[in-house]
Amino acid sequence: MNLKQNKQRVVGLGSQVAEALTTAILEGEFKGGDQLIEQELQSYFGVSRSPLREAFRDLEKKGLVSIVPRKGTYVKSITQKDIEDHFPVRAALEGLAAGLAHSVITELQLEQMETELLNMKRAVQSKDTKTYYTHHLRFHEIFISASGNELLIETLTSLRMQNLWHRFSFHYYQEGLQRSYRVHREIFDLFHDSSSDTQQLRKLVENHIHVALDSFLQYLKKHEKTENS
Amino acid sequence: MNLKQNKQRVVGLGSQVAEALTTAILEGEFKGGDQLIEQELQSYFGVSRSPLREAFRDLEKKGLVSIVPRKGTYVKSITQKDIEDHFPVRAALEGLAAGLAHSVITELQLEQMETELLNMKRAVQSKDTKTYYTHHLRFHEIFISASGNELLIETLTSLRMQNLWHRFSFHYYQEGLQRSYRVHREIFDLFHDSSSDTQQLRKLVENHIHVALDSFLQYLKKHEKTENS
DNA sequence: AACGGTACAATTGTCGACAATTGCAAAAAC
DNA sequence: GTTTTTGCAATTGTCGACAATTGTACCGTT
Repeated sequence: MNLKQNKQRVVGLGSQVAEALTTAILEGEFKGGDQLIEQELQSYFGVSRSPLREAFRDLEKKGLVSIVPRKGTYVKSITQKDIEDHFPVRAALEGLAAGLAHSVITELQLEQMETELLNMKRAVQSKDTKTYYTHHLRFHEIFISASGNELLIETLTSLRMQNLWHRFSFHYYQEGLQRSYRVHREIFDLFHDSSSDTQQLRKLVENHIHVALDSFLQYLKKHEKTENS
Repeated sequence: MNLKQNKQRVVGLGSQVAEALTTAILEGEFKGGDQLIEQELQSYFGVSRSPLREAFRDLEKKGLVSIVPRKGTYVKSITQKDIEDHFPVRAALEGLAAGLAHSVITELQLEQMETELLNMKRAVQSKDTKTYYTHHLRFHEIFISASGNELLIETLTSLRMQNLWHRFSFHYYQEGLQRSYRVHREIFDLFHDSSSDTQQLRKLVENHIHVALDSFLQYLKKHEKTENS
C-alpha cells in the first residue's frame, strides 16, 4: 500500500523508457525527422531491444513518432496543416464534452472549476502565462471528465498529449490573456446556471477553441519559427 | 517456418498476426474477457514471441484488447455503456466531417456518393440488409475522406474499427431500412446543393447517428442477447 | 564518363532461452 | 475451522544472438 516507489519500479522497463523518450522529444532533444536508433538508445538506457521496441510502439500510439517498417522510427515533425487539422477536432469534442457535462456536473466539480478560474484570474493580474496555462488546462479537464463519456475522455486526453507544440504554446497566450479569461468566465457562468442553453454552451466552447487556433496561427506567422526539419 | 510465401513478404510478421487476430476477434472466435496467451498463439501461428507481442500492441491501439502488465492481454468486452459512449463521439466527428466536406467536396466524390445511394436504394428494394450496410459505410467514408482533415479521418477510421458490434449490427437495420435511406437521400441533397446551410448539414448528420443509436439500443433491448461474459 | 551490378555496412526483424512475477493450491500454524 | 505461509505451475518480462533487409560505395563493363 505504502510502497509507492516500489510500485513504480515494478512497472515494465518499456514504460519507463517510453516516458523518458516522451519528455526528451517534448523537450526538443530530438528534432522532427530524427531517427531513433535502437542500438544507440539501447546502450544509453542500458536496456535490451525488447522493451525499447515496446516503448517505440507506445510513442507511436501517442502520435510522437511514426514507425516505418524495415526503415526505422522517426519523430514526427508537425506541419502547419497538422495544427490546423487538430483544433477543429478538439473543438468538436470539447464542445460535446461541455454539452454532456452541463446536465450532470456536480456541485463539487463546479467549485473546482471556480477555483481554477480564480487562479487564472490571479495569473492574469500577475501576467504569469505559465501558471495561467496550467490552470487553464485543469479547467478544461474538469468538465471533460465530468462528461462521464469514457471514450470521449480517452480521446481528448490522447489528443491533448499529441500537442507537441504545447511546449511553446503558452508564449502566444501573453497577447490574449484577458480575453481568454473573459471567455472562460462566460463558459463557467453557463455551466453554473443549470437553466442555461446546452447548445449555447457547446457553441461557446467550440468557438473558444477556434479562436485559440486563430491566435495561435497568428503567433506562428509573427514569429515565423522554422520548427520544421 | 514459412506460413505464407506468396503473400507480400515486405510486411512484417507482426502485422500479419495482428490482422489474423483482428478478424478472429471480430468473427467472435475469442469472447470478451478471454486472455490471449502468448505460448498458445505462438505455436498456432508458428511465430516467435516478438512479433506476437508486437501484434498485441497493434490490437491494443485498435481498441480490441487491453494489455495488463504482468497479467496478460484480454479481449475487451463491450458493455452497453461503451455503445452509448461511442455514438455521441462519432456523431460529433462525422457531423464535423460533413460540415468541412460541404464546401470542398468534388464533383467526382458527389458522383460516388450518388452511386452508393443508388446501391442503397436497390438494397432497400430487395431487402438485402447486408448489401445496404456495406454501401452505407462507403457513403459515409466518402464525405469523411472528402473533409481533408487527416486527424479527423484517422480518428473516425479508428472509431469505426472499434465497432466490435458491427458484426451483428446489420440485423437491426432491417426495421428501419427505408427510413435510413430517406435520411441519407436528404444528406446527399444538402451536399449536392452547395448553397445549402453547412450547419444544417452538420446537424442532420449528427442527428442521423443519434437516431441510429436509439434504434440500436431498442434492438438490443428487444433481443436481450446477453453478449457479455 | 555513364551505367549496372555487387559486396559491404548499418539497421531493423525474428528467434529461443532464461529471469521475474503472479495466482493458486496445498501445507502449516493458530 | 480459519488464517497464514510456502512452494509450484503458468505466464509474462527481458535478454543477447542471429537472420533479413535496405542503402551505399565501390568496381567492372560498355
